[in-house]
Amino acid sequence: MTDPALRYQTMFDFVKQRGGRMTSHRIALLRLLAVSEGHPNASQIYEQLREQFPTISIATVYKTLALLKEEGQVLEIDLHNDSRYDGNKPYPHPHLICKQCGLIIDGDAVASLSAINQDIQEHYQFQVMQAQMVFYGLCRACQSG
Amino acid sequence: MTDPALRYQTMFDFVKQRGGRMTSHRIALLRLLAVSEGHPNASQIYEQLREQFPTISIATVYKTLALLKEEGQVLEIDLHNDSRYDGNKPYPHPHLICKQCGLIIDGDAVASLSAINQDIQEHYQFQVMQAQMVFYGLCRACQSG
DNA sequence: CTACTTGCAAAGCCTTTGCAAACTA
DNA sequence: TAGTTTGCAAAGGCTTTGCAAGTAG
Repeated sequence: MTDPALRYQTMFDFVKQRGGRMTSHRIALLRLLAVSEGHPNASQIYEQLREQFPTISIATVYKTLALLKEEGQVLEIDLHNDSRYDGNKPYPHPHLICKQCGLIIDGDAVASLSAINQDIQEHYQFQVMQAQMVFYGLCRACQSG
Repeated sequence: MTDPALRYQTMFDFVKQRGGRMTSHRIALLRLLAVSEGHPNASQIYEQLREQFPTISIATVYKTLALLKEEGQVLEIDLHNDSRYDGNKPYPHPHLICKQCGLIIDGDAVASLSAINQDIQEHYQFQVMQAQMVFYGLCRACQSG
């Protein structure tokens, strides 16, 4: 996994380079994303920030997430009627979602990923730029039950 | 690709087996899905059916799609703020989406798919039940431009 | 005849937008 | 000070729901 301090600094730099300004709310949001190993949605981020900044608005959360997405510093995962955000690992990687307990596992140790990209290139002459892979099933713990 | 007549019959049977009734609107929707090689969203299906049935409501489209989804006879593809439906190939398969022209290619010829499932099983002891793989990039035609 | 399906309109969610006030650099 | 960001509230888009009327079997 990535070093939170480094991730924070990287995101910070991207915002500054683009002429963006650092407000206290933004700093907190960047920190939260850098540290989080989960996959929160906008509403969860909002609730968490609200503990420290009771006046923050969810529009601010969306606007900042959009900014980071544009810079490629946050990965958006499109689930059914629910967008999750990964600021810790902004590069494309599979996600394994347990249908029973809802756990989301980062599947970045899947080895055959590059094989897929190559398959697609060869079979379809399609040039892959981004990918979104979501696998639904049962996590290890839930298989026993 | 699948035989439209067979697909229609299969969907028909699933609806009947579950105690569902066949209305003229439903028949038309099933036919449309069985024949379509594209990946329409609910609104597009609605517009198409409306040519033949001007009084049909989009709620009916959603309700019928939900029914078919439950029976595993339609695959829903979650894009950002847009759900597409594949009634022709209801089994999980990758989709290649061109960022330039919007073309959606069925990537069911990708060979390394089973390798991924096995990787996931071995690395994470995660039992895959469904998958949703979307690759964004440039189709063959758009790479030239 | 009974149970399922329909259309309508309203409501629900999540997300985006417009704008004046507040704030960063 | 200039230009960006904020919060609010309203609007948007897609999807779901409740219910009385209509229809398949």
